[in-house]
Amino acid sequence: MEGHQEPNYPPPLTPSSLISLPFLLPPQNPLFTPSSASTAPSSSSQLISPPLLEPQQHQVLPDIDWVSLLSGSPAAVFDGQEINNYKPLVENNNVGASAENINEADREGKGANSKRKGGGRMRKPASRPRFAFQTRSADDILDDGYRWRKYGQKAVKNNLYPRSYYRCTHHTCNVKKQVQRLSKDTSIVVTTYEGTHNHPCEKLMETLTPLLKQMQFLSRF
DNA sequence: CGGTTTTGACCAGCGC
DNA sequence: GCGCTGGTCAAAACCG
Repeated sequence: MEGHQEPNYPPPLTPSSLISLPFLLPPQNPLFTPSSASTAPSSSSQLISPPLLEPQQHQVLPDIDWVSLLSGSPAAVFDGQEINNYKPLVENNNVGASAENINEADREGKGANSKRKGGGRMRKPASRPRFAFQTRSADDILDDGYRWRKYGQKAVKNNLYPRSYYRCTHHTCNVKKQVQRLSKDTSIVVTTYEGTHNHPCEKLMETLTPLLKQMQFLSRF
């Protein structure tokens, strides 16, 4: 039903806001720090495949802010390396097709256009913003600043590693993501985001709040 | 004790 | 119609 539309929360990170806050660019940007920081003393994540960077895609990815950041920031670096040679995994917001792109082995013998709507007890909405990207990382979970709760794990065909399913823990937020390590190249983790956050990025707000307070204080003089 | 993870079961879509 | 597969649920276990 198209009656409801997910409110685009005042973006926690927008290209413009980040460009105006260069200190938040990677690797300082908390959105890009490897997750499970407790176990990862040295940052080992390397973004190797952000999603499409074309203007049209921005329209259907209203809240994938750090991606927008990358597209909008010529100075974007990660782990001290420039990010280039972007190779999007998913170029649409078609729910069914993108999952197929992740597990290319899955395409074998099934037909490239095989679309699998989400099984389970709840039908998915018609179409939600969805995209995937690859990171080269020892950590399965890339800390994007939001809090996620794992709700499932599934072995997928022709892949040594299981696919993990996460949901944003914010009460009103229905964003999900899937994380899967490639069996072909075990150093690569494929993350698929689905949906739009309707709340600010907690981690970013944590970072920004004291800074903003300080700026407010200083602006009084 | 509250939040998160694990894991087996369940369900729906698709191909044959 | 049946079997396979992926996505989700939910109870139990786990953890800080």
